Amino acid sequence: MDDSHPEGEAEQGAHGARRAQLVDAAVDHVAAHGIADLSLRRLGAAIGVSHRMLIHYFGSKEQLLAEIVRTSERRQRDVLSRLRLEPGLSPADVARLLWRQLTAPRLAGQERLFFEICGHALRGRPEAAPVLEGLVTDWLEPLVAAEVGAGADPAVARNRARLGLAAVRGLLLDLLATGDRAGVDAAMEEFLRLYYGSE
Amino acid sequence: MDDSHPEGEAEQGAHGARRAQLVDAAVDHVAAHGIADLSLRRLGAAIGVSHRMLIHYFGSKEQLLAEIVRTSERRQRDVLSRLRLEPGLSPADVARLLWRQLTAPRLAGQERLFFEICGHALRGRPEAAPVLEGLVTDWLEPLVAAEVGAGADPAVARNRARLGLAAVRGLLLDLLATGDRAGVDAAMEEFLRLYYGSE
DNA sequence: TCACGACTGTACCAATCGGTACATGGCGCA
DNA sequence: TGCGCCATGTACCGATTGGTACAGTCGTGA
Repeated sequence: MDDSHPEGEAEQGAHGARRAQLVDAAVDHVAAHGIADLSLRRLGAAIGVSHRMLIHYFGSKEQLLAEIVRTSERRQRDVLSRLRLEPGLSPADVARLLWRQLTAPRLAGQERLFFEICGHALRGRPEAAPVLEGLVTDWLEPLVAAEVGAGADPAVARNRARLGLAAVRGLLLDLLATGDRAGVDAAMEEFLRLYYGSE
Repeated sequence: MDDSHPEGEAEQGAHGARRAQLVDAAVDHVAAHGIADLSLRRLGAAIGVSHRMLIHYFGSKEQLLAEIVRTSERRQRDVLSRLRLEPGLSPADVARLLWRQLTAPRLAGQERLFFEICGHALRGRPEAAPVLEGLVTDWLEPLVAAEVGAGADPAVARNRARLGLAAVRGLLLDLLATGDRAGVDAAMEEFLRLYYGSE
């Protein structure tokens, strides 16, 4: 036996730092090349370590995958939290801003990874399954809060938020599949008109 | 060398029949167990043939996968074509009918497979890539036709159709992830109200 | 009856996989 | 200096993979 790591949850010292650096590189690689046929050897070769080291730092492939999924989820959420909300913006403007952030070409790999992980999670793959929990609810809360804050009925607000989330994801899948940015943007504008009134 | 098959595209005789039967069983199995970690041996054991036979009838795993994807696509489209459209139905009623068909529990495996295949296709997997071509356009045509037939401006109809398709897919993903049928149905009703007017 | 072609199973191959054992090298500390 | 700990690499293991070679079975037509 080898590789004993008595550390608990708390990341600490050089070990945790190297671990974080590896998982970051791993997410980059996975966002670019997919997670389906990932092998420890190829990943290691791509990010400059031996597959032995990946086992060393993460225990097993499955734990590494779980870490990758978690980090990818966190990155996705960061897109929302990095929104600069200047005062005086209408809800439609905020939505437009978020949409432009989500569809930035730089994030295409990450969004593809999102749908890929969804596919695995829907099959019950244990490393991706936790995603299902927050896939909807985690995003619903801020959206519902925004709607209610604007004076909407809470019950209706929940339905509207759920619909908005679904439309964004559906159009995002459309964009990734077709690459027709103009067409998808036009559909999004149509949605905003229906959603926020015919401004 | 073995297994020479001079037949062209046309399926014929017992060979084509057995082939079709095998691919049908394969799609059933894949809809139930996923396509990601499919192996010829396990698939063969599940549907009662040796993996040798699968290679014999399909040439390679990739060609079998391509056939599975094609058949799954065809089944998906059949859902739409089997819609019984009685006269006197409002567009919203037709949409509701289609939604209820798509979300029938019996089709859950097939819908999960749809998202799984999307994930693979977005990564450029050759057996799934052709899906991307028709993922949007194939569904847009009938929807646009319906909208225009109802007297809408063609340009606007295209945007509306694209939006409707996206909303359906986003809510379908929501339903598969959360299983919250009541919540998703309510969001769909909200969408129909926005889409077809506040009837 | 015999030969031939289609169908199918068994045994096998090289490649690749995740994971492990062991050796090596560098660092801090006594 | 020498001891021990951590990090890293190399070599290996058993399992599984897609694919192939070969042999056997069966029906059919001459």
